[in-house]
Amino acid sequence: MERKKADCPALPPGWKKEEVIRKSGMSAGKSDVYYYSPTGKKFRSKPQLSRYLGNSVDLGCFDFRTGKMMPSKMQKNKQRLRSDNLSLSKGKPDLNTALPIRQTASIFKQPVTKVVNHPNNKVKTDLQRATEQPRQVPPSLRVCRSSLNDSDVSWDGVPLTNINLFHIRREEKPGLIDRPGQSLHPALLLFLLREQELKVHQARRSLEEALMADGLARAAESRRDTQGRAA
Amino acid sequence: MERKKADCPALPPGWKKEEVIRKSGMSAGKSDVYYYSPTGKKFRSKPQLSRYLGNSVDLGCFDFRTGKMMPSKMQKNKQRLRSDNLSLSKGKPDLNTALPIRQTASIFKQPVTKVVNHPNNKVKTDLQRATEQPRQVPPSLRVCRSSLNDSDVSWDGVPLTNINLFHIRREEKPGLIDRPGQSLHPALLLFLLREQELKVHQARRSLEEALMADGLARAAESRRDTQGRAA
DNA sequence: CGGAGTGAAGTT
DNA sequence: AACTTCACTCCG
Repeated sequence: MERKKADCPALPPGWKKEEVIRKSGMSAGKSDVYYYSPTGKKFRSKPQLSRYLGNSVDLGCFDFRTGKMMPSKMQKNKQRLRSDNLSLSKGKPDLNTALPIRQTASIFKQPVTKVVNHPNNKVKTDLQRATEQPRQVPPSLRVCRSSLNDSDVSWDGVPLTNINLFHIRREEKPGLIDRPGQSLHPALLLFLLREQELKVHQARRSLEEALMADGLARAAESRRDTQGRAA
Repeated sequence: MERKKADCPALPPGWKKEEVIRKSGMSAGKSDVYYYSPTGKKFRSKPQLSRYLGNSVDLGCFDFRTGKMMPSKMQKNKQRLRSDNLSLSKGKPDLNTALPIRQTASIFKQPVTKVVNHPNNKVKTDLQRATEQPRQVPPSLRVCRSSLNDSDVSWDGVPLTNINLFHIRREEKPGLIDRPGQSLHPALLLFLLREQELKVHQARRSLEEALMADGLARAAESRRDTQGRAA
């Protein structure tokens, strides 16, 4: 709800608090809280703040999100990070002799590039480079791309959006061949699918909010909604 | 301490299991178990996994922590008791999204009717009639209905489909008023949203299947799999 | 803004 | 009390 820096009474004079609402993505609607020291230094978390203030201020009861002291909120003493005798304490012996190795192996490079889009307009993309590589696209992996419209994603120079992933057919195991089928890169499919999921996710949260606002929470329930209950 | 992803025989091919030891905090030494679908999606609990796999796999006897089937562990149907408490007491409305459950039926009376659809045909866009109905629709609950086209859903005799739920706006708390806004029944929104979720769900599974068939599951992983281990 | 890592409420 | 599930923090 907050959008600008405000004084924070729980902290020494001169400290400001700011709350920024996230606008998109899975966490749309959630917010981030920041603090600013009198000199303008920005703090993004309680540990960071605590580190800076040192012993001069006890943040034990300080609630970072609200910016207020919460007497109820006692600090729990954390176990120190001991990676030493953990495996000994109980349970199974540690057979795993893990020697870290680096297997920088992304099988495909980065065939898909997300292009930040203005809320409502088209963006030019160049995925070509990523895709130039000789076809690694399995011929059997196909998808119907019917609704091709606005573009904020492109592949191989071709704008691709609103590709109707939902027309993917699961008929034959060996592959997805859709009539007007067109071969697409697996990574692209994943990307588009993820976008859809995001949208659904957001829609769901919007709906929740709306129902709450209208006091219709109960209306949404699929159960016996009338079980006489006296106040 | 296990730290690497391993195949999980109890699940369909391509699924991986990972166990991660907590290294700090109060719960240091405890471990978390994660599963990864063939496309790389991460699962953090049995309910989440179950929701995703739907009816295709019976997780009744599946022990999430060990990753094995435990015959002894008879399934005690504890299907969603939690949502009851939550929605009634204080939380958000229960837009219960669980897939395995067939609850397409009567959220309200029967405001929504599913109709088998032709893959592609157009429908005349007149929602008005549906909207003139005696108002149970809260004036604040609105949604932009832009892309109204093919119809495989009807409401009160009026074909409704592809209503763009995703244009729901979350700007003001009091309600969702979209410019070209048109009031819709909450139950309808819920229904449509659920359909979208289902489609995404199906699409993802199709994709997984296809990728597996092509032996490209790993190629699909977009995350930095830069960390590995020695043998 | 994402997501691994942790806290803590809810379950058994 | 211990475990499971999920929300949240914190930092890249």
